[in-house]
Amino acid sequence: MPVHTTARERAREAVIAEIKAEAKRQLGDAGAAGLSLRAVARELGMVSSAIYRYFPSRDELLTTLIVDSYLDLAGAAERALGRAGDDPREQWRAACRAIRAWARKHPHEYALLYGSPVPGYAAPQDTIDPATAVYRALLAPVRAAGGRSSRRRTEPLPSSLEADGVRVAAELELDVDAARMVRLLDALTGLFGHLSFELFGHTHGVVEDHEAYFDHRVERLADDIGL
Amino acid sequence: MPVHTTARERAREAVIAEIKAEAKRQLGDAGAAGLSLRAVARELGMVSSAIYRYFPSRDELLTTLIVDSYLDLAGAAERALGRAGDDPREQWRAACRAIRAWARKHPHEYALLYGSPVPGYAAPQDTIDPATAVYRALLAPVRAAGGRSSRRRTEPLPSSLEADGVRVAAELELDVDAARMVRLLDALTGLFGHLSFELFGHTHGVVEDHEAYFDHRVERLADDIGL
DNA sequence: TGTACATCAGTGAACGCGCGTTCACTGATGTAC
DNA sequence: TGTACATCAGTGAACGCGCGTTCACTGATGTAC
Repeated sequence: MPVHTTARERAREAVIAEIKAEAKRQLGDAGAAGLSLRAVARELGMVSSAIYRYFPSRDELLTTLIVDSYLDLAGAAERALGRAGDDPREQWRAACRAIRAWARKHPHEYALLYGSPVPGYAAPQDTIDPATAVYRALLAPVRAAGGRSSRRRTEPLPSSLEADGVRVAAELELDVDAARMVRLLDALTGLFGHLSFELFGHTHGVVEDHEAYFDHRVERLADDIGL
Repeated sequence: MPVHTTARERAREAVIAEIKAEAKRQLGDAGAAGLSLRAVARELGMVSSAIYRYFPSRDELLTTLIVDSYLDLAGAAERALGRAGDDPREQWRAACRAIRAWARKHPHEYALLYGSPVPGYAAPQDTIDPATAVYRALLAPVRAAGGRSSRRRTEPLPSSLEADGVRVAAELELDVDAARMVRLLDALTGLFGHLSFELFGHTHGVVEDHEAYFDHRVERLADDIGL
């Protein structure tokens, strides 16, 4: 049982990386539903069956791409947070802008994560933690703000929603009450809704200056979540 | 040039309706990207080439489905408005709930309209008006509210965003200033972002009572747009 | 250090299936006289 | 009312292409003695 890295292992890692990179590139050609192992192999100069040495099936490759993309996105947000200093609101801005920058740079991966579900593909449990990592990064400024964040009047919630809010806050280790947690969720769906509209072309011909609109929205969302 | 409806014409309309219905049904099998004329024909007991008597290409069929679905959705919202009485806030609730009900009843059509763009398919101009009809219906309560709607303090906007807001308000024939128009757009992306998260499974395991959360969100959005 | 053996990446053919679109055709429906 | 002709829905074969996955195989790399 060797602990060192053999040439074969390094070659294997390199090929896996090539397959993932080419597959991501091809997401733009036919979308996630049309992702083709044969096309990936062809482009890499391999025979199609060779892919099976690296991924047992097309669905496994898709899962890997999804997990990879979530982690990449979460990483981009985290790095932005790290550069943003101590002000929670400034951190929020930085995380939001990093997410938009990533989405615009990788629109097909964004669609893979936040667009239509792939028909016939059921995302396995393994994708949940990476997906949550993105939310954790986005909400880190709230954790950083702690007691400093402004406490607004708290509207009463229906009991089922109150329960949901309490549970989610606990899962994300956020010291907020249910009403505030629900507002945080609102901000997340608002942010991704905004980005999806921009990236999927629904604001085409409606908004000209997408950047200005996004920045404005980020401020409004910061207000909403009391940063 | 006959003005009456011949049996042949009626049969033609019926077959077109069958093709559309079957195609919508099949959106769930393989998604919009995988929509197959052959599969539709097969299911209808026709030979695949027969479809070409009705639609000149797969893309034309897709466009028809998109236009149809937008109009169906806008119609659902409009009917809900008609039943909702005079109170603008009540109208807003009714329109939002009608949109959610439609989306949950037709998740694959929802994904077609608001999910990932179909690779290789460019939506033609014909889809713009039907898409706008949905926004018009949703914002009708704002038009109905007119001067009665609460005027909040108006934050200053960057000039490019100000211009966008003014133009969109004019296009939608809404008597609101740019800042308010931007808030209305925020509400739209918030609403559809919320629905996309629910329908695409991102709140799975996060929110239990989706209906309670949606209703709560609709009230918050109504507050945001001053209804 | 050298050799036998195990591991594993990659090959190439095959299975059984799918697709959009074109084209010459048959036969029924509709129109004009 | 009857007949000739035009229109058009639907057929069936074909073109040229794609796909995921399996399997027996070759040959290079790595391991254990």
